[in-house]
Amino acid sequence: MSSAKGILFRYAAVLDAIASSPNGLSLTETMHATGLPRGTVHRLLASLHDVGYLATLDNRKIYVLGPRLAKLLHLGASPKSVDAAVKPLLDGLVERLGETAFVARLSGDRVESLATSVPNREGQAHVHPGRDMPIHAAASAKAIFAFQEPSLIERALKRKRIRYTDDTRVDARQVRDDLEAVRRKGYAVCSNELDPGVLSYAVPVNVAGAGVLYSVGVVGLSARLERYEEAQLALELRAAADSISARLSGG
Amino acid sequence: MSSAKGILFRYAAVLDAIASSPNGLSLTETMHATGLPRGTVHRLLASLHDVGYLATLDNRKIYVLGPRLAKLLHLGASPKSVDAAVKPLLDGLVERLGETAFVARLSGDRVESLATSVPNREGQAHVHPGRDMPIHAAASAKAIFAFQEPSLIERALKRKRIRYTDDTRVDARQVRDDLEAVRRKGYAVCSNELDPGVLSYAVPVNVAGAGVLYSVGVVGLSARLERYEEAQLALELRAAADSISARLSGG
DNA sequence: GAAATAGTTCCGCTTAATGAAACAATAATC
DNA sequence: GATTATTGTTTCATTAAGCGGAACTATTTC
Repeated sequence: MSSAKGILFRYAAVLDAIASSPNGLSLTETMHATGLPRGTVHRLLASLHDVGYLATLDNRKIYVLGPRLAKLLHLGASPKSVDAAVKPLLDGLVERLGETAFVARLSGDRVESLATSVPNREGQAHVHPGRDMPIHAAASAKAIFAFQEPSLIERALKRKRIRYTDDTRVDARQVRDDLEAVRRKGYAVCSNELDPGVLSYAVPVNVAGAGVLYSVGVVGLSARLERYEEAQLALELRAAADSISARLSGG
Repeated sequence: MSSAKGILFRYAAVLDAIASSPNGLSLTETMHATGLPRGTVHRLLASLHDVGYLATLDNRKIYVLGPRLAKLLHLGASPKSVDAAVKPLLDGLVERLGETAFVARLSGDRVESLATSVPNREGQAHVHPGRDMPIHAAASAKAIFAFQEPSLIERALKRKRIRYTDDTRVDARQVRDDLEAVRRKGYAVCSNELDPGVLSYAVPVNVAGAGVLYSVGVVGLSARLERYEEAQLALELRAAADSISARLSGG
């Protein structure tokens, strides 16, 4: 109504109108909801659609909130809330596998551990929440980076890569190969690359239309984790990932 | 980079940059992240802050995603994902109270039931997910509307109000009085107003900086639900509401 | 307290938003 | 299936607003 300041207020008004109508709005409905003239609404909707803040339902002219907004909020969400949302699932994994389970999230051009669940027999976790997971030596990071834009991967590769153990693969080409392998297999493995004697698996978590923003995995002493078949672990983790995806998106 | 289309692309770029930096960005950091000139970034940040899409951390000049974005997503989120997030909590309530528990959400100028959990001895729920909860005869709706802008309340009151039972209060003034009572007490009660012989309680759920968007409550046959003290139920529900709030926001 | 860095304001230039109106495409009605 | 009503798209002269370099102020650093 009182459209005094900038264009953003109009965009925001349109987004508000559409957000509060779960079934979407047509151009004319948006027009009535906002009180803006026809031509204007048409242009605003088109722009919002172009940047991905709106999507069209089916292929009709009905507009709903777009995937890019969801992505914004996932990336911006506080670790606490994500932790709360995935904790029960991680606990389930721990119970079934008897190993530490974790969820990591993409954060700019880094990946950080967000939540972990530790078997109670164990004193210390190998993955503390908040820890920065390096692209070249952490399954959690590989599972995420493998499905990012090449430009983002390259930005991540710009950073110094520490040789944590003798098995750490620091060469950029090797890392790119690893990511390719992850894409092919659908999950990532890190053996003795970050912490000595530690093995870890991770699978990507796809969020609605926003792509891969999280990963979920397990980590533990190689000697113990090796008792599982890779395929079996991958299956377990994939199920967990789907569940997380459903919980965080709107499956 | 390739800023060809409209201003929205720039706004979106700024939001992206800030979203992917969980600790927020200063003006100059945003400048570097987006490649935009100083004066421009200053203006963009100011506009985004004005509409509520950005907030300043503490009172420094560090920008993070603002509450209005969260509100957008909560209103736009699919019922499914919310259902998944609150289901365990509702189950807990059902277990403790032995009565049907539900969560409702504001949706435009209506309130709709989103998720329910039913005690297994019971065949049918009184509140089916998706059901439209009328402002004048449902505790779930009153708990939410009581804390909305007056203009929204008036819009909701524009709609026809059906007299479901002899106890249904259809007069607009009565409804406004009811809402005032809810604000005072902090919870809403509906006795025999929507479904005959049915009693229900609901408390508002506050989301981060976005206000009251949900309510959580219980519903059951008056004869049975009356065994509880109002104060006790209110306490139980309040605890549940706080828990939901924490789960959905980032408390 | 000097120097460097970060944030704000100014202002002429330019571009893009504006919205009424004409036009096109659907949907509704007879 | 022809007519009417409704909804979506395009156009265009007018106008407002975004633009960003540069000057300026506040803050931090040394």
